[in-house]
Amino acid sequence: MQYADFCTIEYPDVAQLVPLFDLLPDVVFFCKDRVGRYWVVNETLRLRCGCRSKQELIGRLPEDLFPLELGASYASQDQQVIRSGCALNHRLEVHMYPDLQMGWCVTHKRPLRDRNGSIMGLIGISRDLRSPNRNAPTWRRVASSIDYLNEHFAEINSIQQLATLAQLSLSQYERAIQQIFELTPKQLLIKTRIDASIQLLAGNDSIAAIGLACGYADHSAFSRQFRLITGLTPRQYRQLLGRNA
DNA sequence: GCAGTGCAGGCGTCTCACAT
DNA sequence: ATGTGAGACGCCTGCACTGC
Repeated sequence: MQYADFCTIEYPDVAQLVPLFDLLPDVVFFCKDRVGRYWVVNETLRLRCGCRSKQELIGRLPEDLFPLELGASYASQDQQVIRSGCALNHRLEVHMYPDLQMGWCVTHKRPLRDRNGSIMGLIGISRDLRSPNRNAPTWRRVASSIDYLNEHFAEINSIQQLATLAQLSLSQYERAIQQIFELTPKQLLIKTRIDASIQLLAGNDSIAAIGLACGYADHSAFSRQFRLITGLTPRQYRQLLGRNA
């Protein structure tokens, strides 16, 4: 099949949405075919991949664009959506672009179907995490617990602990955190831990020691979490840093 | 020895509906 | 706006195993 043939699919004509997504600098928008090749991208993705035109991205696989194992990881996630036909929603991730610029985002991917219901690829968006909404009415009440979280992320055993600090019920606390960070409390804790581990991986500590320092029970728990969030194992990430130092 | 992965069980978290 | 409860889901843990 010629690639151009694939782009003539009548329904849904997602390409018409691109001009709208081009206006959102904090949103990456893309569609991929069954193989995982980009066939629609927005301006934000083009910029972050350092391409001069969108055409440079079209027809290419993640492996062609992103650093080594990272591209393979994105491709594997795509294939999971395409094969299972199940959407991937509200996935907290760290994205790394070809220049190794990193950013936290929340990703949603859905299988894309034609008129007959057959899966023809996937459609996805990744929205950058915004700064916490300090104007939210609940900010004052949770601020102290966030300070505590930032300093003691390795010692926190439950979200209830943070809710108690904020003098809120668990329900109130979960809603407040959602309102302020657009994340669940658990996602916020994971983000804090992974951020810290990313800093530590630039040093020479063992991966097991970093896992423990960031609040994980053992190296395997840390390794799994890290890979889930970043797409790389801690060692792969460290090697990537080393190659680009 | 270190690091990554697979698996199973248990438990915490999240979401939703509903009541107050 | 807040609290509560149920059910589903996903994460964590511990262990074993493998590869480097």
